[in-house]
Amino acid sequence: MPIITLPDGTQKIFAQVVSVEQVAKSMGLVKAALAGEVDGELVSTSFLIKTDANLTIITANDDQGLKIIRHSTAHLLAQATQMLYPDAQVTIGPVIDNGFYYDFAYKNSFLESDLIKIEKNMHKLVKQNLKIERFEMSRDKILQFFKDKGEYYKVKIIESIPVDQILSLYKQGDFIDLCRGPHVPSTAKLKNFKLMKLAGAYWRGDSSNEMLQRVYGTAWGSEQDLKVYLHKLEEVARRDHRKIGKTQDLFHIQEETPGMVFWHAKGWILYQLVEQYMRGIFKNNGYQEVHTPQLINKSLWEKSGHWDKFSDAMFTTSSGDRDYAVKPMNCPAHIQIYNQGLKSYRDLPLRLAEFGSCHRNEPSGTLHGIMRVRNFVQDDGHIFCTPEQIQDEVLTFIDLTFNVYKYFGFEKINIKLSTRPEKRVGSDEVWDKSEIALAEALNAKNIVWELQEGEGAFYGPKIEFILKDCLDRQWQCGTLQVDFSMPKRLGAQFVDENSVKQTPVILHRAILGSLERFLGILIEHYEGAYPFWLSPIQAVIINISEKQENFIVNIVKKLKKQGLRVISDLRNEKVSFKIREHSLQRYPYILVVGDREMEKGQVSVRQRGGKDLGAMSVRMFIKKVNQETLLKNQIK
RNA sequence: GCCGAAGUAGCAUAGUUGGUAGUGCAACUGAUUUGUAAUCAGUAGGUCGCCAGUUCGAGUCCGGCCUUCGGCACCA
Repeated sequence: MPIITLPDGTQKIFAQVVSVEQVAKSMGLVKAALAGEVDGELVSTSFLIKTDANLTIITANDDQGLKIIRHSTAHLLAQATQMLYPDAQVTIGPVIDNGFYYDFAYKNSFLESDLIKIEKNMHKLVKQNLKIERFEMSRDKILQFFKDKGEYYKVKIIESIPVDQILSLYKQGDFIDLCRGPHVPSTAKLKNFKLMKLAGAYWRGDSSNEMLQRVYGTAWGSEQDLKVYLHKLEEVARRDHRKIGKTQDLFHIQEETPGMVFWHAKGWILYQLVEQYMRGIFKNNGYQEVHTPQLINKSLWEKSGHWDKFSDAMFTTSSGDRDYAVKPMNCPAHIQIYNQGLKSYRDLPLRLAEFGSCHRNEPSGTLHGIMRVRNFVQDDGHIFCTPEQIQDEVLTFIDLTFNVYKYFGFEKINIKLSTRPEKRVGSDEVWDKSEIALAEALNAKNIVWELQEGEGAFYGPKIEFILKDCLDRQWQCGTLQVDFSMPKRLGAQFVDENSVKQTPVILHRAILGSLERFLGILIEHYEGAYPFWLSPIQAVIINISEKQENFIVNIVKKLKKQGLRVISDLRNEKVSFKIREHSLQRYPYILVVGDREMEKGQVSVRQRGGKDLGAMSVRMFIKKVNQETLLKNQIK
């Protein structure tokens, strides 16, 4: 006589063993039920409840329900694919953000046209309303079953599962797959999906393994949700910084310079505004800006340990019998500055900063617009300090970083703490100390953070600041890394209170990270419609007819004198034509001048988005935009 | 680097089974002097990513390379 307790506390008493499906039926939920959660464990609707239990019926409205839909859709994809291509072996098909994928081992390459066929077949299977049934077999039998079918990847997967774990299988039609489940009760529950793209992916995520073929798909609980998602993808495409970079004439990259940016005049204004702002941040926060050479003899990189680990990714050149590397980072150079002259404990913390241009020969497949490039500039800084000063420096840096992000319009920030990787330098004791220092600083700030075990740099743990843009896409920008080893390797020292030479700790830190990437993020975040203070062009003044030309030339002079970035458009075109063109460029203001305005010494102000602010004197306009800028600066 | 796709005028694109490259916007010239998201007419602009090959003939077919795009792996 199982008594079933539902989430709202109501209880249902059944005379005998009952399935989740039957309980759902008794609640009128049988159509919506995708799975159940019995005493905290997810199960299929066919699961039999034998004793008293807490039960939640999982539907498409739950997060878990959505995940189950996606997981089951991955199975449906595998089934549909194997029907069409019996030689394709199935491997894994997990749920990911917004959807799922399935990896196949198949001798031929799938084509876009295959994707269409597979998707059609999936819809056919949905119509057939195939029951999805769970069953168990002994490990040996399952192994034999997959061996007989020639599913060698499944065999490998089974062999890697601990022996004490019960293995379950799921069957839909003729298709049987090894799976923990749970799954939806029938293929008819899967309707709102779309196969998205084909890609290669290494077996078990290891580049030394063979490459499988991955099919990505998206799946949702309702047709509406699917539509919303596809619409969001379109929005992402509209925001693409590569596209906006072209239409707004900001930058370009060409065949002769893969991964290296040609900044055009307007883009360079944007870039400079960001750099100058960060220069001010350095100045006001105890950093000294320095500048170091591009080419540094290979021997220094050997000493620092970078040559060993990253020589493949370094650009090199030689002259006479000297071998140089183009610097891939600034820190060894900053240590050289530190090492000039004997340092006292009184000099610490010493903070050096540089907008250093670095080159890294990133693998060709990684390049992406200006987001991932081979030549980049970081708002890079190195803090030389004592172990006791770490905590304070970290706390200050965290505050500073959040303020800077806020200034640029980012409020949602994820924090990750990456700890010691397998390949590393330094003793465990030192790693313990630095990991704890970072964790304690984060906790002291009441910051919610995520642990990334084994993801730290080879010389120390790091905090990563990940920005969430207006579409909730994530971008790693800021970083703070504790380094106990490089100072030692490169001979950095200071004299302590007892006249004993000690090795300082270095904190590697960046707020924006690569300026190139940050600019890309800004462009996409604002969709090219930058806030007033950041707009390469803040206003364009247009005339109605030739008569106002001189008047406008004078206004432009006046506004430029005030430090505003304005242009005029005196072409012999209709007003509506010019308005359209400049609206598409997303300038903050369009100022229209005709006879009416000229008579009164005014400009008609049209705000971005089409709002008409009416006519006002030039002085009024200046006052208005200055107020906007002032407001912005108060946030700093 | 690996898997797959793509590269045609400044930009966006068409180009069926191989037969000497179209269209729209932009540019230029002229007319028009215009009141808040496209005025009209005309002109010019292309070694179809690069290099080889098959062919009487290649944007189209074969091979190599470069770059870009989507993933994977990588990211000091």
